[in-house]
Amino acid sequence: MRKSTSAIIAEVPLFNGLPDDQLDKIDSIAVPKMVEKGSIVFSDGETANGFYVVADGTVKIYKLSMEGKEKILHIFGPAEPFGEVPVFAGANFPANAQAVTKSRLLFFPREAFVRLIIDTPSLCLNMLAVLSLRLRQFTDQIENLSLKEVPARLASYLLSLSKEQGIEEEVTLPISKGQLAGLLGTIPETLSRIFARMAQQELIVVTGRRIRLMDRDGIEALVSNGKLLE
Amino acid sequence: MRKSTSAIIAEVPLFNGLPDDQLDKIDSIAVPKMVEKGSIVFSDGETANGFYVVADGTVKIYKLSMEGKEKILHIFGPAEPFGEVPVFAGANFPANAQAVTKSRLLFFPREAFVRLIIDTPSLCLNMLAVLSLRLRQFTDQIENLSLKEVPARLASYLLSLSKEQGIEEEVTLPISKGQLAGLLGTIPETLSRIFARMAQQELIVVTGRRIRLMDRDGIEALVSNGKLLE
DNA sequence: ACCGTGCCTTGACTTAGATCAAAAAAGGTG
DNA sequence: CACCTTTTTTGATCTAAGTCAAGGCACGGT
Repeated sequence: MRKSTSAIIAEVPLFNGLPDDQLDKIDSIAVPKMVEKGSIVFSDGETANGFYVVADGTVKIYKLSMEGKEKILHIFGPAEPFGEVPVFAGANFPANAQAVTKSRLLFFPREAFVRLIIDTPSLCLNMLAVLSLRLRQFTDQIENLSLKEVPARLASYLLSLSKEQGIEEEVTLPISKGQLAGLLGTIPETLSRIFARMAQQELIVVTGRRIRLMDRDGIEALVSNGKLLE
Repeated sequence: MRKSTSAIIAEVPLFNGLPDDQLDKIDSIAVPKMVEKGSIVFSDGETANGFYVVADGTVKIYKLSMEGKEKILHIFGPAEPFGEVPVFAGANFPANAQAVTKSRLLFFPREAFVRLIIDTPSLCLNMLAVLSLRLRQFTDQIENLSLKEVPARLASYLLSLSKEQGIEEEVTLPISKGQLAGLLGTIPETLSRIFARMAQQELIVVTGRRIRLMDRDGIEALVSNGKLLE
């Protein structure tokens, strides 16, 4: 049974703590939109006139190099907003967005949303919190990309997944390994080799998208010292 | 002649368009702070109870690797705010801040500032714009780090400097070449070699911190196709 | 002018990871 | 279940950039 628009809105952290009448207003400006797997939600540089919230499904935000290599910036799932940057600064999207699976989105037109924010201080603070959190994540990504090598990035990703999924011993990749390579700033071949090496060192056991964390301490050590034996 | 606190506040883009009485309130919560060259303003992970605005001088925001390598995230000059993230999400600073030169800062205590934001919608929108702009810059940095190689990053930095300084033919590096290496996500040796190659290809002429842009089209081509001949 | 300390450059070498090519698994569909 | 597509793995090779080690340069202080 599919949730109603208003039921989804009530679950979005961005709208947490708002009085019911404000939630109703938000509901009234939301425009539902279904997108098929693989369809482009928006493209880098395109003029934006609003932002989105994922109701169902998964959306990836990414940049493309000249040669077509893909760097994934975010993977967003239910209740997560995306594409908010051009609502507040600049007029165009800073990256591409594509549906990873068939998804239901809510679109919030810029003008109406800004009006709403202006007379809802707590919505404004929520939005500031969302953007601040993103900045934190980006700070980590930049740190990982320029200060750590791929094994450490993968290890740190696995640990964050395990935290997020609330399971100590095993995690399930939410995306394909090819996509994961793009998220970690590398390519599938390299990622595959590193999975193999981590398995050989008995840090993990890989079964498709299931990763069993055999040696949590070892994985943590890998995050900090970065060295993975051959 | 040194500007007064209130004169500085009036020039900060974050406070643009605010009525005078609001500017006075901002002035009243600002705490001036002098820092010597090289002194640490805050450290990664430290609990934050407010953010800063540069009044005079230059401050760098950076991350350190285990081995001591430094990745600079931002270089901030007069009228630019920094350290705002923990005001709105999380409790601690996500990176380090150090004065590059002797600097005068204004400190804004979190609680008082949040109160101010709550009843000043346009201040809130300004802050949203600041954070959104940062996200845009970080998006570019991530793109550069994972999708482009060092020559393209340097070329794109030089072009952005020329735009910022409003001079077509020549730019002046605002930081040492060693620091620039940290900003571009590389090391001084590599940066030095690439400067040499760009000079040899007659794209630029380097004289200390002065870089003369001899072949703007060539530099732009380097940004997009990334290839720099030996 | 001299000398040091920090900054920058150059050279020889090593290495992580990308590229190219192809085989092997895994999945979905009729 | 056989077929076709997509994903993943493996192997061989290449290259951008990091490391290590010296020199050279330049600026500020005595």
